[in-house]
Amino acid sequence: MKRITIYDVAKEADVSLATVSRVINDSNVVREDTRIRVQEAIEKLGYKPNAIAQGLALSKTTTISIVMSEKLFAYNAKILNGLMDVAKIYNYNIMLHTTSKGISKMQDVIESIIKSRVDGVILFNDNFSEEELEVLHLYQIPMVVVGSKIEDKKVGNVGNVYVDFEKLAYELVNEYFEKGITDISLVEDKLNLSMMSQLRHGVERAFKEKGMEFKKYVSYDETYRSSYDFLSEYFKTHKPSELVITFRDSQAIAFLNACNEAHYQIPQDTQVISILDDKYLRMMRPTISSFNFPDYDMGAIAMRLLTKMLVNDDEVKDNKDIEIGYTFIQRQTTQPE
Amino acid sequence: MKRITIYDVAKEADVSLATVSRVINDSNVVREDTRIRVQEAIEKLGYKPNAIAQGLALSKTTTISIVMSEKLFAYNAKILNGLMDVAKIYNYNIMLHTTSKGISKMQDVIESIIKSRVDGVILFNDNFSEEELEVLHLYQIPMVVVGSKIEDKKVGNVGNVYVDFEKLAYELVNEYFEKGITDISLVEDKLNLSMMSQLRHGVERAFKEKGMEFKKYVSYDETYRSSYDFLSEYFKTHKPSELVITFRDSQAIAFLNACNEAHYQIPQDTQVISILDDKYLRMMRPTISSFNFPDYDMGAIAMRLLTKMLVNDDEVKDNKDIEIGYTFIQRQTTQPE
DNA sequence: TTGTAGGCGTTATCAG
DNA sequence: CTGATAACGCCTACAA
Repeated sequence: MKRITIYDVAKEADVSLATVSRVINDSNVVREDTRIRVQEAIEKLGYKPNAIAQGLALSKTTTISIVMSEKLFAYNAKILNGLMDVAKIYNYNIMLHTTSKGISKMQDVIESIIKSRVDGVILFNDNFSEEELEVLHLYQIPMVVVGSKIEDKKVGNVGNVYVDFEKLAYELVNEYFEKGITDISLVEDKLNLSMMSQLRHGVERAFKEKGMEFKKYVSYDETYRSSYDFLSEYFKTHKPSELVITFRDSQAIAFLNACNEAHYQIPQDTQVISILDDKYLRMMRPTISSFNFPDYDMGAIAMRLLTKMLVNDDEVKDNKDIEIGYTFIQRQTTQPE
Repeated sequence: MKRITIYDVAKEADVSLATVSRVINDSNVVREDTRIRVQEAIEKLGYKPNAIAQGLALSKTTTISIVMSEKLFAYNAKILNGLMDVAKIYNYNIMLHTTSKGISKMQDVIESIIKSRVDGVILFNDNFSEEELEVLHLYQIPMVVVGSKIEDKKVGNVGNVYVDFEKLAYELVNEYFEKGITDISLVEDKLNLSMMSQLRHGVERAFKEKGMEFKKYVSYDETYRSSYDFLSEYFKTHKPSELVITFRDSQAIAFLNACNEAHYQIPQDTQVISILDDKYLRMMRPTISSFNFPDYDMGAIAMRLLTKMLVNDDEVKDNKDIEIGYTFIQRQTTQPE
């Protein structure tokens, strides 16, 4: 089947291609009967406008790039759902780019984004540097960063939809200070060092204000298996902290299992909080306390912001930083009020 | 910054645009010194070829569409990783399309795929009908279906990289028959009904061959919470089957927790297997038996197959069906040999 | 080895 | 309301 074009339709309907173009684009200056004639020709031939040609003619691709690190795919599924749904509503196509250590560096991704002439970019705040943002900005590509706060915002004109992890950690630690608990550990998650660093800063700030120094930033290998092994060994000679804060479910679970085997009682001997929520936390025994973020909404809001920037940047000029709230979910690994 | 084009580069390097095009595309018929001159002009101006224009000129977009249902995002992360990595190697861009009940129907997705003039499509076998495949085929878009077997392959020229779930279920059930266990339940997973139906057929075939009828196809609401509630209630009046097969981790975990609360011993009173593996199965106590599939490889193989089809379809003409193996992983919820 | 010109499929601007 | 025609940015014979 020969690729059929606007010319074929024009010939079939016995009009010029300009008229066909008009009915495709819902231009209302076309007479009803010729519109129908054209529609029928389109139907008959199975014509579908070539988005590439449209893109070239309009200098607008109606596609948006999403960039995220490959490892975080499973975790960011809901944010992605939010992004996709809103993109769909506004009729944008999505180009997906992943970064991973070995295969694709951020630089290559940026290269292909620029070449693709996408209308805008959504970046997950986990894998790029300010310099890379600047390149995108140089090519005037509207972008919004989703997830956490952009630390050191040099580049203008970039949206940011984020959870303030620094504040979250700060407030959380202070609450425990009030309960008289100061032996607190924060477990590193290597998958998202930018969020980790913000959490760490929050904890440090809280300690500092009380005239103490925060020393228990714990870092070990990223897999569940090795976390578990490490902790099992560790507990032979050490006691767990009074409060252990992890970023992800798997780390909290590793801690739980290791405690169980070492016969530490939760939440009596030690309390655990996973910052990020996940359905598995509810399935564990004991169920694990965490924070609830509106992931899906975060994605939806980010995409909506971007679409607004694309349509009329001035309108959102001063509203490009949107903070997302969160709530603590008390489950069985922490002492209730 | 004005969008700079191939003309700008040509002028800067004092050559014709044809020459610039040649150095961009590594045509080897260009003299070394002019190549260098052009390269420098490209550098200096920060020129990036417009992929849209290239696509139009070549009738080739070097992008591939991936279609999957929104709900399965988190679960298919590894397959997606495999797909993305290989796509990257062959320099294909990825367009991501998701289907979800409310917002985007498969039909719309197909529409936008055709308009985008992508070079090929990867479909997860979970959300389309044969008719929809036919539309794609009508527009001559090469495609490969990944995940499970295409049941009733009417359309030609489509690749299929799959796990044979029918066989898996059949063999699994037969093994338990040999151990004298015939009280077997299969728990439905609504997220992927096509795979469920294949599993079911396998179980039914095994039963039928022994002159029995399979009656315990269990179906309840899809969330963990409701599974758990259902089972807790159920166990007040019923005993669990000797063997319970679930598709996903969360269903197995729900069963585990409900058994625990009803004081049924695993694997003495009842054994559990989750077909799909997931790291959480290892974190549970007891750890849950499952099957191991090379997810990442499946994605990688599927994408490689598609790229081959794009380059030279004849070469792979008779090798478009690729079955992926699996192995059983014995953990604590089943009796060892 | 390099340049010229036609074509890829649409949209938009002008006339009519 | 409709029809030519010039972009849009690049590739590729064909010529030089």
